[in-house]
Amino acid sequence: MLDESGGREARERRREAAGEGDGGRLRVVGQGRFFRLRRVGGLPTLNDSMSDLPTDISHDQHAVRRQKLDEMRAAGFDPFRASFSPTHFSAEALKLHVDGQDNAVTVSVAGRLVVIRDMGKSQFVKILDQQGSIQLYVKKDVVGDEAYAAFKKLDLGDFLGATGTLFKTKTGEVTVRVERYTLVAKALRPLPEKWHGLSDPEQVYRQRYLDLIVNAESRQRLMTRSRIVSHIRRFLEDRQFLEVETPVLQNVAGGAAARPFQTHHNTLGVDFVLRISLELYLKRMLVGGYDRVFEIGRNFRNEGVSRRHNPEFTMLEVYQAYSDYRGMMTLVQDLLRSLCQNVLGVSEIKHAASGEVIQFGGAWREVKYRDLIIEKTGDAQWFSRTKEEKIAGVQKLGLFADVKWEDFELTNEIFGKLIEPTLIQPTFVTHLPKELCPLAKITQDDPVTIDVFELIIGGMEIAPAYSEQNDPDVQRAMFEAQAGEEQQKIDHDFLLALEHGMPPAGGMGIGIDRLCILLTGAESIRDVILFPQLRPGS
RNA sequence: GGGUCGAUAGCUCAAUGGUAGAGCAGCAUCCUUUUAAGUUGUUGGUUCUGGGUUCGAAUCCCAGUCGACCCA
Repeated sequence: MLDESGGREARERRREAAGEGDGGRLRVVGQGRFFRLRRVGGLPTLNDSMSDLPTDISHDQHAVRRQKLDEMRAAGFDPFRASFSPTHFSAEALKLHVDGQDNAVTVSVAGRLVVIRDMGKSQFVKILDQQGSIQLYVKKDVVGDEAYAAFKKLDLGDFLGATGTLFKTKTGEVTVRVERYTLVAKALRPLPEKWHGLSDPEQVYRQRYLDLIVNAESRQRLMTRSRIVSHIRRFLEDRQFLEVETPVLQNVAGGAAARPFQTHHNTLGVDFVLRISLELYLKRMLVGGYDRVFEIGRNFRNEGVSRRHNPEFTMLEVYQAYSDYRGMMTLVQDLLRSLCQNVLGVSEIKHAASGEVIQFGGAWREVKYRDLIIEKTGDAQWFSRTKEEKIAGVQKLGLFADVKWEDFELTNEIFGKLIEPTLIQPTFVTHLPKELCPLAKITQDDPVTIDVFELIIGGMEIAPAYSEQNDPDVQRAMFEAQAGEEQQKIDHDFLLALEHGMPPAGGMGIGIDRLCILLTGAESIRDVILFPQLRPGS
């Protein structure tokens, strides 16, 4: 502390010696809500006590802003108690201007101050709102001396409301000629750099609000996500699907194979797990007579974090009675085309990683899992090979093969590592081995496969869909076979529901985060999740 | 969990064992149509943390924290 003060003192002395002394305190001058600051007083002598030393805070933006706030309050104006009613968002306001008719329309707009271009007795500034930014022109002789002086004290990041008429500047930008304005919130911390924005990934994720303020690309991408989710709801509601909400806290985490998060209910004195899928409760809705249901909700899987995985992620699951996996094909094609057209305004998108153009029009490729495997291994007899031969085959393709793996896992390693990443164009992979999912109907003329598809686009699983298993006895047998020694993980309540009768149905899950990666060209799941999971920071 | 890379001013980045700098932001100054506005001057550092090597460490070594990428 003493060293710091000493350093400050020494600096003041140096400045004084250089004839630049200006250590006077800031004092509020003037009355009313607008005020100005004027430097008064001179440098202290070295004999002044420490507590009387003026503290040079000019380098400390937080302190400077706090001081401005204190002075405003001392002058009788508290920005945090002020309010303002905008009449338009920025983009709406800009549309109101008619070429050649300057100052014909009056608007009130509000937002965060993000650009200041001060020209002495007038300034151009920009404020940012949900729709983007709009330029304000503030002239001393229009707003008056006091208000103008106060305007000069504003900082980047402050929120203000302004009222004025629209005109076009000589460089062609529609701008509000401000007649009056109000500061409605003070920003005590500075914004990141205006040109490069915020690029430290850690800060982008931890302080997403800063990223959204200064990085237009992030703002746009995450807004697109919001529109995608909104459009999905509208699309499904138009087809008479009902949105429902099912439990996140569950006794048994079913519907997928994944490690759940565990939690505890204090007053009930029982442990719960967080859901890993929506499936089993939505099917209970089919039993209950809701023929078309969907849920867009958060799932939680206690697994690794990567470019493609976040511990909590958003799934759409949709179930339609009297449909099947083929019905889901039509539904998902219509949905993705609708999203492209209505949200993105395009009919094709560029795959970020490969640069390939993904075509959503026309008939999508449909191919059997078995055929893809045979093609990749070059072995028509692959599925009748022994486990040892499969291990050798997997290794021959340059992959790791664990001797503990089952046959279908060895085969699926080839699919996951060597086939899936190459499927860039929308591809329905059908007739998956029945071991891969216990919740689908067995194919009638091929009892080793199931009536499902896996939709792959851009090398990513986007949507699995099934003809849902509704035979309670077959379902129980498949659960038991899958659970192996962990029979306690079987959801018996769900099986009880099935025994009451569930209509035949098609069901589908779409990973919303991955869909957003695909549709926005993001590189990582973290770029389409507002607050991705990170270790606690310091 | 393993490997590689990274962390320097509020932000974006320099400084390859020898006095830690720049741009933006801030502070002060001039400027009433600017577009990363411009002008003149200027403040600001726990170089992620803790050890070690060295006459001397942002820089080399060890450990840790956090992050990115790749792998499992």
